[in-house]
Amino acid sequence: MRKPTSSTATAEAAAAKSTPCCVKVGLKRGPWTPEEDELLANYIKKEGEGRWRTLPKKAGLLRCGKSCRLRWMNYLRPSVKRGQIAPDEEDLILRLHRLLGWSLIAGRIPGRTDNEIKNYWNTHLSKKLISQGIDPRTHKPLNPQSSDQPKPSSSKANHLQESLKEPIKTASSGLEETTSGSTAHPIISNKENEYFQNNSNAHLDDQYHTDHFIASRGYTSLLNYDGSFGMDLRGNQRLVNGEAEDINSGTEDVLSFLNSLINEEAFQQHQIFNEPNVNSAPASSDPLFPIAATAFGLTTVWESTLTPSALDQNESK
DNA sequence: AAGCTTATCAACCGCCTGATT
DNA sequence: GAATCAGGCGGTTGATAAGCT
Repeated sequence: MRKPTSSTATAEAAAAKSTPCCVKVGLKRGPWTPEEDELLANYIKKEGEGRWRTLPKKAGLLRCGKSCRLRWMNYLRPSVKRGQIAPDEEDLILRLHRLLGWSLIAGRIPGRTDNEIKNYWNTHLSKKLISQGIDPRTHKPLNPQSSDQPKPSSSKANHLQESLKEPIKTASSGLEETTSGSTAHPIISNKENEYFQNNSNAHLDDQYHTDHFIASRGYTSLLNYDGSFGMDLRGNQRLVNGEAEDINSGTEDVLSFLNSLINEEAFQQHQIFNEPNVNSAPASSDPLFPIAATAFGLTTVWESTLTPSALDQNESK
């Protein structure tokens, strides 16, 4: 437990280290008051987000910029959605947890903040997984010997376990299922659509194209998996041995890759590669997610919230 | 009713990267 | 190229509400 600190003591300690922001003695800390919220919200309404360091002074707040940003991002932003996490959202969090950082997961669940996802994971989902005998960090059984044990009686618990164990379909079958007749994908290019449509098995035979497709769209670190999370928004790579491997070295198929998102052994066998000039893609234009989401069977969330048309609708609300 | 335990989540921290000067 | 700024991340804490004895 963190020992209780007074604001001045903390501020002095921080000042000694001379980190920018939050170093001024006399800045307020702790819970925000409605008055402070109003000051911040009004200022951002007028002046817009950004310039967090100078914002508190201009807005008349005795807070550091970081604190203002956090309050805005996690609480005051109009797009922030409050309330119960829906089953679809929970499902998505569970599946993306192995793959992405909190902010990227949050970016795929409209209205949810990284902090909220993180809290929900720590307080609900990790416990559920543990109660299911699944290691929340690795998504592997905590006790492999117990895998033959009868399944829990709760239907929700069953859903959870099945959700994690369910084999992943091929990307193409996922697309068919999702777009009700049309396999055209709304985000990936026509050429890519054509590739997936006309070569339903081609990508299974050609790891290079699969990897290259993913890499070219900023997914290097999906394949730099180190046992925890794949990457963060900045595209940080967490290489297992601190080294990237040749993009051409992969030999497995895409199905194996997608399955490996859930299956630890398969994932670890997957070749790591890297390519220059490949950076993280913005969450909103993430090309792999819809493929993965549909392959995972997460069509409801995808169709209702993340397609361009749904996003347009949400925007206009 | 009082005291204790547990759960929840807002807020903070240290650190990092990319952009700018 | 170095220094600084701005923004963002994951991990963690602590206040408090809710539940239990």
